Amino acid sequence: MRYYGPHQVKVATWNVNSIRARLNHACEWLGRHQPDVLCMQETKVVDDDFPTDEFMRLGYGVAMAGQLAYNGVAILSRLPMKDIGIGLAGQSLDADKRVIAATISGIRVFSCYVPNGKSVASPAFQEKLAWLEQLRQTLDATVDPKSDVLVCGDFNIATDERDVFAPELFRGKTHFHPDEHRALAKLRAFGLKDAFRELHSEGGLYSWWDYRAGGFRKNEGLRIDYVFLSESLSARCASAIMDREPRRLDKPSDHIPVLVELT
DNA sequence: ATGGTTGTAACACAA
Repeated sequence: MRYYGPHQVKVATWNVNSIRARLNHACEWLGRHQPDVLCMQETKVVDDDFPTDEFMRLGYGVAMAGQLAYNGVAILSRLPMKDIGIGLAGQSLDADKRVIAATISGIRVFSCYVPNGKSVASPAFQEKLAWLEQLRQTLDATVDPKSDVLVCGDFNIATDERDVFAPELFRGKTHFHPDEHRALAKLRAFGLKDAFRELHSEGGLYSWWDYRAGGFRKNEGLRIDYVFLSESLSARCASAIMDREPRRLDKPSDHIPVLVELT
């Protein structure tokens, strides 16, 4: 005999730029889209002050790894989470809180906040490249590329010209530099597909717009937030959207959610 | 406009 259980899963990622400042936006968005899982980045809060109760009232379990003022990642899930882990392979406990992982419905889910990199000449740029290399090593050490793996978050890298409002302006700079493209390609060579790109080939669709200079109004943005899927999951991906609605609200995050449906 | 805005936290820094 055979048994096939229900395993449709909706997974989203959103850099909320402070979960306390964005609590209402996040709760409204969860109610509207009913994702099973929401990965968040830049929660900007220590674990004791995370608004855990508000999400639990909505039926979500909460796994978080935060720090004072900066960074911070979390996974909300209304399906059970197990084997929660934080940080990258070989990282010390006091490293920036930029990655948290959990296994949900047999899927190993990583919520990632890749370092911004500041400017190409800055040491932070090399640290960004090294961080991506360590993320690849973490995947190699902890998961099988033939299994169900979902790596999502704010990668602070636009993949190609379609993902940058002014490629000629950004080329060679942070977020659109060949070294970043090589680092991201090495990560993806683990066996990860860009869920949104698999289903949408047009340019000009962005996940982030600068708060300054009317970036959103002019659609001067970047696509830097991704859901990457291993082969087995990519085959199950029925939809992938980037929801611009939350960016229109009062006091929005500068990023919008990316949402995938796995059937 | 080597500017512009936002969040946190402390009177700057990161994005």
